[in-house]
Amino acid sequence: MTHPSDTREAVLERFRVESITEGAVRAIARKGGSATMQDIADESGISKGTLYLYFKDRDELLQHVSERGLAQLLVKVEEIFARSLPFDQTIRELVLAQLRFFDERRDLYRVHFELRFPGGRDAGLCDARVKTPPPEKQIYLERLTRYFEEQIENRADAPRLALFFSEAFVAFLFRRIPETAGPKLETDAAFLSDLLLHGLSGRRKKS
Amino acid sequence: MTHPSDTREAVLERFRVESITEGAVRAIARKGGSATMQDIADESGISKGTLYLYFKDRDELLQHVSERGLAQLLVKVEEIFARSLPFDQTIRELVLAQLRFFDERRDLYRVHFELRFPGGRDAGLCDARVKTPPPEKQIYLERLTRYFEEQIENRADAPRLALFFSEAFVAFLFRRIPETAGPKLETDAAFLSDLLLHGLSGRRKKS
DNA sequence: TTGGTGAATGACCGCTCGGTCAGTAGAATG
DNA sequence: CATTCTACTGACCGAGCGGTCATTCACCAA
Repeated sequence: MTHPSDTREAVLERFRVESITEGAVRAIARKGGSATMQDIADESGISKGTLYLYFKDRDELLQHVSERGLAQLLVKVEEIFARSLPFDQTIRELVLAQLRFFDERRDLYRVHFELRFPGGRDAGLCDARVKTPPPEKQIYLERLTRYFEEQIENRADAPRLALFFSEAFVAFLFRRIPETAGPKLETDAAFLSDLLLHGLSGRRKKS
Repeated sequence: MTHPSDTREAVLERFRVESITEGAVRAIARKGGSATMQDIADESGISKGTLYLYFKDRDELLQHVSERGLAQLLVKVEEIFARSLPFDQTIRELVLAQLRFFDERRDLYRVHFELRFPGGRDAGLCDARVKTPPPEKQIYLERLTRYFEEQIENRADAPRLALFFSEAFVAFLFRRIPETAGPKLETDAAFLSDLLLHGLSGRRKKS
């Protein structure tokens, strides 16, 4: 009852933070990574100034949005692992989940992407671009790595595999944007899963 | 002798365009995709106004830079095809070439990337983001597609394969940035080639 | 030496955007 | 009802950007 996070103010605060975050997601979905603080305020139904009552600056807000998204993905991945399917099936499910997740929020990922490699006004000096990866992303990568370590012969390859797995599809997804009537997501997922599992060699011409 | 491209003015113009382009590449390498017109001017050793004598606006300049880069990559790829190596070897060479190419000019690719998915001030409306891909990129993709059509059983997969091939490594490369003492590029290339050629299945634990 | 030409310049403009803060409205209190 | 308190507002500010254009200046022919 007296727990600090149960006070009236804390509850209201969390509600506000949450609704701003959702507004930001919508704004980004509309305008892409260049969504303005004003855009986010409009979409959240509050005024720009209020944003700064709950977030120090634009960077902190976007960081929050990005991490929240990754946390959601992590949940889905954890569900898949919990099912203890055979390896091949697990990979297929992971690919599908990841593809679907990013497909639903391409623009969100764009933000995520831009946060890591600023290139924006905050890029500053040449090597100031080196940022520590956001903690949520770190956790996500570690989870994937752990699975691969269990399943793959050479443990040393696991981190690289996890990395490839978590990042490689993104560019592919971006490509889906212009194609209004592109291939179905499930088709792409099956294609990628096959490619990942069995490689190109099996697809050579018989000739 | 009287060929239009041989006149004194034309030669000078081409020289200027070339030196501006190189300046832009350097500026982008320093500041990332957010390099200012002033940055580019400084790096080119000329004044900002002069840029507009040779390029209509910022977009046209960056377009030029991007296309020039892709043209260079296309040359390298063409060289590999010309060697008529066996399939596996060709793939390995392609992966290595592409990885090396983008590794040397990550920031350049960043521009390329941002041009396709503006997200910047020019993003405008929600669906204004749909841009026709730059012609050079189109040519590059078509060339890859052609090769896969020749080599792969199912011709219909070729375009998707080309797409994956041309885009998937990029995210992977970006990840190399923070790791100052990361794995050698050749190691990554070998890893990716193996993964692409033979897939994950062969890497399962024997258990 | 001088006058003419056009390439190059950089101060300037309009505009956008992140961030601030004096002011307001409306609930809570007595 | 008067007073206090505070979450909220939006007009405002300064910085930084892309793009322009009157001016300057290097060069060359006469």
